[in-house]
This record gives sequence, C-alpha cells and structure tokens, in this order.
Amino acid sequence: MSEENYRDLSHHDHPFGYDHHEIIQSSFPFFSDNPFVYNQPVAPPKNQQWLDPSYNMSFTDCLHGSVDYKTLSRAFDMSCSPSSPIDDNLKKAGVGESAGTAENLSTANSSVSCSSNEGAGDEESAKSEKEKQPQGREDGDEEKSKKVNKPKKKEKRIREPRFAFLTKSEIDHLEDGYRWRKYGQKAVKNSPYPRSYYRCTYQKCSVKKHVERSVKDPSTVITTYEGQHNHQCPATLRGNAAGMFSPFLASASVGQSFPQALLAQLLPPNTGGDPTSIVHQDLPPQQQLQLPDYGLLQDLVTSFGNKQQP
DNA sequence: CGATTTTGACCAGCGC
DNA sequence: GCGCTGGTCAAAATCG
Repeated sequence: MSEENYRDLSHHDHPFGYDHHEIIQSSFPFFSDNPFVYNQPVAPPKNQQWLDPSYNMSFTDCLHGSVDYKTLSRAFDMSCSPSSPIDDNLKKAGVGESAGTAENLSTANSSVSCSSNEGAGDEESAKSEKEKQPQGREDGDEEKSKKVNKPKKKEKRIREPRFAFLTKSEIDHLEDGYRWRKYGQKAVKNSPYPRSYYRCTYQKCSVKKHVERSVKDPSTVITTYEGQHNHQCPATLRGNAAGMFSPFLASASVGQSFPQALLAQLLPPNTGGDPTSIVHQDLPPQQQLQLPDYGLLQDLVTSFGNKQQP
C-alpha cells in the first residue's frame, strides 16, 4: 500500500468540524494486518483468518483494558513477538515503538500500532509506577539532586497499546474532545518536523499521545495515542460546545469515552457522523465498510470477519 | 496567579 | 561498552 493510495482519498470534513482534516489511516491492534483506510479496499490477510469468531468483545472492552491483550492478540492473530515479520514492520513503521514517517506507515504492510506489551491489564501497574514517581523524588536529597528519577529495580517498562492515525490537517494538534498538556518535543530523525508529546490533563488519566508530521506529505499529521482514558470526554461534559464535535462523538462519548471518540474520528464525515452508514461510493458493495451502531468492536470485527471468512 | 508551553537535560532501550 | 534515539522530566517562560 503506497502513500499514493491515501492521496486519492475523497476529501471530506473532519468529524470534529475542521475545514480539512482527513483521517486517512488509522491502525488498531485489532486490525494488525489491516490498516483502517478510508476509500481503500481492505485486503484480506494472507493464509489466516482475521479473528476467531468465538472471540466476541467490544471495542470498549479492548480499549478500556477489560480484555487481556494476550487474548486480544490471539483473537486477532496479532504477532507481537520479536521474531514476527509483522513486528518487524511495526518497528520499521515506528508505530509500535515510536511513530515514524507516514511513508513508513504507508508502505509497511502492517501499520498496526500495537506494542508488544503485556496487555492493558497491566495498566494499573503502569499507573502505580507512575504515581510512585513523585514520591520517589521526595525521598531524600540524593533523589532531589537527580533530575530524572531512576527506578530502583530494573523492570521492563510496560507500554500501553497504541493507535496511530494519519490525518490530513494543517493543524498539528487536532482537537479530539479531550484536554491535553504538552510535556515534550523532540526532533525526529530524518524529519524536519518535530514530534510533540501530550498527556491527558485529567487527574489520574495516563493517556498520552504524540503528534508529528509526515516527511513525505507535510499535510499529513501522524497522531499516536497510548493508553485508555478512564474518564468521560470533557467536550461531552461541556455539552458539545459550539458544535465542535459531531453528534456521534457527543453521544458515543457518554459512558463510552475514548474508544468511541476514536472511532468517531475514523468515521467519514459524509455519513454525518453516523457510524451506521459508512458507504464508500468508489467501492463495490462487497468491499464497502459498514459499521454497526455505536461502533462496538464486536460488531465491527464481526463485520470484518464475516467478510473475510470463506 | 494558575495553567500551559518551551526547552535543555537526563534516562532507557536497542543495535553495533 | 558505546553511541544513537525515543521518551520523559522539570525549571523557566509564556499565556489567559
């Protein structure tokens, strides 16, 4: 899949109301071999089924960590092992460990953003580790002298699952309904554009994201989310202020929060934010993506699975 | 004045 | 072990 494919995508309004923000690709751990691309036929995986029909879980379950990611990976035949060719692609694409260029994302057969962590079930441990940090810094002058706290025990750092989006936008930091605080910026190798690091400002919410521009196509913004929100979308709580957000996002965000908000971002705005009627006119009916009510993964995936199974 | 951004420094992990 | 790079911290600056 080349980046040219993405350029041919039909233009549409961003679900959040921007003039020209176009989500042209996202990568979910659920679709490890199948980047979610608008107006792009979804290629079936080679020699494998996408999922075991016996697995039936919701999008929310997955992103909120109620589903073990080992199970999830097994369900979707994800290959996150170091020897996996998919993982190699991930590393090349830089999404799993760090977002790379859009070129990499596009050319890599797999643009999944799943990092090979031990699953969302470890979110608590990750959080606890994070929450312990400030305390550790107060422990004695020795710790104070160091700018960055060092964990006493050498534990392999646990990463949250990641989701990468390619978005056509002039704006780097896309509004997604949540409040973010920038905590860092780094120059990216082989790229003139820096990568910005953001953290959700909500208390005890450990969700992070980083944003960078594609080298090959500067109009494309690569946004990589990490973790799951443990709270409702502030934009929703504000009552869908100023019509910034699609009706779907507003409704989906209630109780469903982050995952649905993400899904909302994926929805072609020509559907008016209605997830139930995603139809690409350029595609034959059998290849058109139909999303069910509220984008529950179980339905979504079932839809994929049914299509792909012989 | 609190919240947010900027920015240089530091750390961890990985490849060689 | 060393160097490179991604990721994070935290003080200073800036903003509203």
